[in-house]
Order: sequence, then structure tokens, then C-alpha cells
Amino acid sequence: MKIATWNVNSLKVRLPHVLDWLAAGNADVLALQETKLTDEAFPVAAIQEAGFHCLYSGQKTYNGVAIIARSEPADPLTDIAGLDDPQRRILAATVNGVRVINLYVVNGSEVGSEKYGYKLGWLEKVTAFIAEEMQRHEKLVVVGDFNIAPEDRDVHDPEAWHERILCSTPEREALKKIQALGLSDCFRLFDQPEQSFSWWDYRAAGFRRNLGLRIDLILSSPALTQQCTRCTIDVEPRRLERPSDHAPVVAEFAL
DNA sequence: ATGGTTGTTAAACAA
Repeated sequence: MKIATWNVNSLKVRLPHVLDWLAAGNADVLALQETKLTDEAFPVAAIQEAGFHCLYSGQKTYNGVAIIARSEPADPLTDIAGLDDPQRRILAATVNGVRVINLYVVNGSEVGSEKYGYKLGWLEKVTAFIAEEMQRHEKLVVVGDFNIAPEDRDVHDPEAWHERILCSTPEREALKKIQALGLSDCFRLFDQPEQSFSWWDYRAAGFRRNLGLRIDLILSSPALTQQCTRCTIDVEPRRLERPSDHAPVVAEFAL
């Protein structure tokens, strides 16, 4: 079973990339972030014609998350206790007995900004939610655009990014609290090439120069970590015309 | 050097 995450930065623009990528057999479950579509505008028919089910929680212009799956997802959830938030950043569902929590974590803009405060508060609420979900579901993954590079080796230039947004100590500590619930970063379960990233700024030829960050993650509960056989970043879609600024990340489980 | 690019939406705002 292949579980993937991809920040598509507008599903309207990226739908052809997503459909081609799914047709190539890259994922059984694909979590999307930054769909930037209202639920009314979600391309349900195209996804069903491709042989997949979908769930979505969207809004106009910003944010928006979705789960696309070969099997029908069950028990969807879009809002969590203690977080009365119009921003559509959370979508959980159960697929083939695996609880999938799809997150589009707040970017945070700049360290110390109002949005940065919102990010840290949001992460606290979401951490409590994940802890609850883990009590209910032995097989669970938390996937998405975390907007946090876990370690300096996930950053092309750690000095330039030192204590900046996506890399600051409070953000990394918040991610560590999520991992401390017993969730493993699937990518780091295996030997990986150095300078492996999942996001590259559109500006300054960031992708061509591999000036990236690894901020898109798949975290697995102990029962699934045992079954994880592979985790890779697929940079190929990033090479296409009009790409997302993120690449998809895929984890394979022996299920 | 606070640059540069893309998406949404109509001059910014967000990333």
C-alpha cells in the first residue's frame, strides 16, 4: 500500500499532473494540500473517472485539503476540538484500516509574527488531536505539508535559514512533540541521498540549483513503522511545465 | 542586496 502526500499549489492548475501521476500507479492514497478550491469546484468527476474516490475540505483562494484513494475512505473529519478555525487545513479519514490524517500546517510567514503565533497554537491543538486519534487507531499516518524542516540536514543552507521560518527552534520542538507521540518520520527510516528536499522556491531557480527544504512528511504509528518498506521523494513532477513548488512524497507499507 | 516567481484575483496577498 502506497501512501503519498503532495502540496499541489492549486488543484485547478495541477489536476493534469495529479491524474497522470496517479495513472502511473504512484499511490493508493494521495493526500493533497493547497487545493485552493471550494468544495463545489472540486473535480470529483475527473478523479472518479480515473478510478479513485475522494474527500475534500476546501475554501476559496487559500488552503484546502483532500484525500484521493482507490478504496472508499470512511469516517471523515475536518474540524477538531478546541480549534474553531475557518481555514481548511485538516482532513482525516480511514482507508483500508489505516487512519490517514492530512495536514496543511500553517506557514507562519515570519518568526515572531502574528501568523507565527497562530502556527504554534495551531500545532498545539493538532498535537492533542493526533494523540486522541492514536488511542483509537493503531495503524495511523500523519501526512502533509508540515511547513517545518525537521533538522539542518533537511535544509540546503542551514546557516542562511538559521532560526528563520520553517526552521526555527520552537517549530522544530512542536514537530518533535508530535513525533514523541510515537510517530516516525518514514523518510528517515531508510538511507537517503544527501540534499533530499520536497520544496523549492519558484524564485531564483531554486529547483535547478536544488536550493530546497524537506518540509513534506509522512509520520507513521509504531504498527505501521514496522511495515514501512520504502519512502521516497518523487522529484519528477517538479520538472514538468508549470509544476507545483512541492514534490510528492511516497511511503510504501507491507499491507 | 529583503531581491526572485507563481496562484488567485483584480492591487494586493500568500507562499
